[in-house]
Amino acid sequence: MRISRRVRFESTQVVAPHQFSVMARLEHNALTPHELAGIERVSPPSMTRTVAALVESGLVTRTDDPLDRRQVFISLTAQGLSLLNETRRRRDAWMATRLKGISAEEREVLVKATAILTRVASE
Amino acid sequence: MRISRRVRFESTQVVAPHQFSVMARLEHNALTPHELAGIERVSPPSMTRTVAALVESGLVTRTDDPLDRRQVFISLTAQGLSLLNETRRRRDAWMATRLKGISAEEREVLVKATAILTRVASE
DNA sequence: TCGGAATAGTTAGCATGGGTAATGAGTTAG
DNA sequence: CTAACTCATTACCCATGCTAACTATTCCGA
Repeated sequence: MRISRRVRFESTQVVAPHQFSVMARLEHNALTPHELAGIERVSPPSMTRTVAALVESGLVTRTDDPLDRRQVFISLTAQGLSLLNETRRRRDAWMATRLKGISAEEREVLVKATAILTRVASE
Repeated sequence: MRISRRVRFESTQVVAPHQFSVMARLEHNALTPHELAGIERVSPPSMTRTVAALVESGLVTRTDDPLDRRQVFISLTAQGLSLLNETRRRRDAWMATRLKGISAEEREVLVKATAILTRVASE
């Protein structure tokens, strides 16, 4: 909890934490709000709001699905993509500073832990 | 981010996530809002609000410091202590379910990773 | 000793990001 | 064709983060 709060509030100052996470999902393919809500494990109204904020900022765009007019595709704009990369750069720099003084073996432990938690989280 | 959100919003339904964290700090000794803000790495006004919510719920109490009248001691009430234990019980049960099907070696990796991140976070 | 600096806490105002309930529009299945 | 389901949204509430500005108290140095 403590570590997650620090990452959320200290490292990603370019765009809000959850907005960044959603943008990363959209990097390679457009997704519907419904799909995004499922992937991010939040309720549909929450995702509606997050998407609305991103549209407002010009970071993503909405496109109607011609085949199913209930849904919408959300995709990254060029500005969104560059902000995504900029944010990653800053976050990585922050994280690199944090991880200074960590040994290669310790780094390896963190990599393994990430894989385990990712698997557990997907269940 | 994804994992932290699940722990925050799925596992600790008895009391709000950060409130739980603050209550845990108060288990063995009373602390001032200033100390709590430092430990939890939030601003003093944020801690004021969190403490106010806990007081409102009857989970902690405020006691004036007779030696320095600027500050206040916050301590757990009996109700707060039992809620703390109840919340822990639920969170642990949730976590145990999540970690089903994890091997002893994998568990060991997670323990080591926790120690590393705790050390890094304290810097 | 007295006056300014520092410290503790709060209030006010703002933003993000979580939730449920209810609604409307569109699709699908019987 | 209608009823049930699905997707997205709106409306409203709560928890938590922030800065700026304020009050009360304590401390420190001329």
